[in-house]
Amino acid sequence: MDVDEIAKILKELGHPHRLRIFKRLVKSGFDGLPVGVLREDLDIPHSSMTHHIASLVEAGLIKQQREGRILRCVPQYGRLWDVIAYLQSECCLDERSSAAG
Amino acid sequence: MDVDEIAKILKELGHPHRLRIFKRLVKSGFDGLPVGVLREDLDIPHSSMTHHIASLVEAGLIKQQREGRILRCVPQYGRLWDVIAYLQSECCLDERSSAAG
DNA sequence: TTGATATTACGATTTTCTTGGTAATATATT
DNA sequence: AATATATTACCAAGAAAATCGTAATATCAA
Repeated sequence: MDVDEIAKILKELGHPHRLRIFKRLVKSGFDGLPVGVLREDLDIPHSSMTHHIASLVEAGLIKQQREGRILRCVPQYGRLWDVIAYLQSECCLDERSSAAG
Repeated sequence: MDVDEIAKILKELGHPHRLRIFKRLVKSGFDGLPVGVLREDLDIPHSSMTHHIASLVEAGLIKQQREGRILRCVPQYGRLWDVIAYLQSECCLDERSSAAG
């Protein structure tokens, strides 16, 4: 993944609502949560929530799957791992390696 | 650090210019680089660069120290480590722990 | 089909970000 | 002081993001 793609994901997570949404989903486990539950938990109005969810989907951080009336949001952990891996490899000078060598 | 603080840092890194700036600084080592060098390397106009640098400073991701005419930008690794640690602890379900137990 | 529930689309407003030119400031050199 | 270099301050315009009310759609249950 290139720097622009990473920046995009970081930007998505760089909003309090969206970071809370993602965090909440992750905490809920691999099955994720319905939009409605997120909405109630985090107390964000319908239409705002929709925008935030949509941009998280757009960035590949969550996926949605319909179950009848309910639309379940499922966190895409891999996407976050990619970002963490990038930050660690591209934006960290390992203290140990430079202290030891 | 709380979720809003983390979101703020993520947002700062969530811009291609700023992510490149930070990455470039990290790659350059613990001493950082002068604004002018960053500017030339990344080909960003003076005034835009100033804005981006200022917001990186504001978020604690870099510090600046004057050396005569030159203003050196020094990356604050710890700040990034905090974010990575947060993401790992709050936004990751460890695959191993759930696969193994 | 009626009524309830879950979610999104539309639309409009406000706020925040981004950009970059030009002028100003600070430092060094002579 | 005059000149060159490095960086920021100021300002204004345009672009993008955030907000959220209301209307619409989709699904289910009876």
